[in-house]
Amino acid sequence: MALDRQRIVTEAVALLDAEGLDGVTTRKLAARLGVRSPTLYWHIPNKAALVNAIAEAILEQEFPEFVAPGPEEGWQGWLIGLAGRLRRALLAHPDGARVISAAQLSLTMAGVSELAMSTLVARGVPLRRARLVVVTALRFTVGFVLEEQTGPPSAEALEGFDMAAYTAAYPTVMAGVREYFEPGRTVDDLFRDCLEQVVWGPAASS
Amino acid sequence: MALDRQRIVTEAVALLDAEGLDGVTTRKLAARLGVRSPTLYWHIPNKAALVNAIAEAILEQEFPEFVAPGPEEGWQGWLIGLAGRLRRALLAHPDGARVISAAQLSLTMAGVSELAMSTLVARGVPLRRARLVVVTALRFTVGFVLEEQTGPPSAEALEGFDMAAYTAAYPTVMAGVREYFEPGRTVDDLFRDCLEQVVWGPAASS
DNA sequence: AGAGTTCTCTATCAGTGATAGAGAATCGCG
DNA sequence: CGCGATTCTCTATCACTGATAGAGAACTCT
Repeated sequence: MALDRQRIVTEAVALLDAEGLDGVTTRKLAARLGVRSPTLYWHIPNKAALVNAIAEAILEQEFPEFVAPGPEEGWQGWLIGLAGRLRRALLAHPDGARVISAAQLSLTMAGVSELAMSTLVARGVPLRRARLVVVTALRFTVGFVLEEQTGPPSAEALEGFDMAAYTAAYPTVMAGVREYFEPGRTVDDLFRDCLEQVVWGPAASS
Repeated sequence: MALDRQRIVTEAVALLDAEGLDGVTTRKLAARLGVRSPTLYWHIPNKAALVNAIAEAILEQEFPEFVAPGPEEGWQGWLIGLAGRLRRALLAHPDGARVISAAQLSLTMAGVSELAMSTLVARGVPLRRARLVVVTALRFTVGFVLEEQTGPPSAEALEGFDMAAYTAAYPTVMAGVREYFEPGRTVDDLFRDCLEQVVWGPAASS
């Protein structure tokens, strides 16, 4: 099969899935493609461009096209769903949020922002506020998944870490963490609740 | 001067300031300390631990101690100020947000969360909602600064990038961006407005 | 068939985090 | 003081990374 940019990016995403972002090296990627690593540089200027392309591929997978909300759907719920899809796109691959952060400037991301803002404006939200709520929702989502995806601290990082003292020093935080593991409560709920806070405001504490 | 962990971390922060996160290598750091790179490994287990320590140092610089709000200060404004201080801590060093993201588990960060949540609870906010609003505010802040700190796209990344077409395709986004550069409006204002959205809700659109 | 273009190769570079193990410096104690 | 033990720093080296130069295949078009 001919080697072109498309195939390189597809295989890079597969490599990302298999080994995480740190495992995406030009040599491993080339090996998967049955080629030597310098060959890649004919098709791609440098690794940063590759990461950009991976980011774009990840986003396009979840946002093949942009859909505005249905007629009777409120913009608030629709926007929460949009952020949820962004989160799903990032969670679909290891280090997804890191990849998106490392990429500087994504057309798909800009497209999502544009869709969200223009939709809100079309629903009568003032431009200024539309921008605030969209920026808040999207950047919060990236920040949220970024932390969500940095796995639990490695065993060696916990060397000499006193869990009991930690619980004593940060009781409120720990009480919150404990809620994560309550049956029937998931991180998904936490994410949605936070976003409701953003789009509905404190009134949402139903 | 004796080489100890403290001095290593201090110099690492200085190196971060001078060259950014990618410039923080064990060899450059050792050179600054008048020592050879393997020596560092006697004091520090690996580079991840070094980055963790840098993150902690950055945060402690802005949060030497935790102060609860004054008696007549509302918790909303106080929390916005707290997030603002977090943002200032991250902006105070190049790649500050990346450093904090790369660090997994920060005691200071946990301390900030604890202070914020317990303060809100003390002000009568239900625990569940206190957690939501604090998590939202803090993760949003990291996400915000992360994007804020990834500088403008490099010249080569813009190779073959059609700015006019971009403006045409994403008019609402661009209108928002343009607001950044209006005289008298700064990114600080955008940040604060977003956070007001989070803690006050839509009613804050004053 | 032959020239020109497109693509892939070998060889190599400078730089990275990390380890093994030799050796200096310092400390505690008789 | 002297000397063993500990604490710290060194040289040498490893496996690996992104990247480039430049030779050489392969393919296309006339």
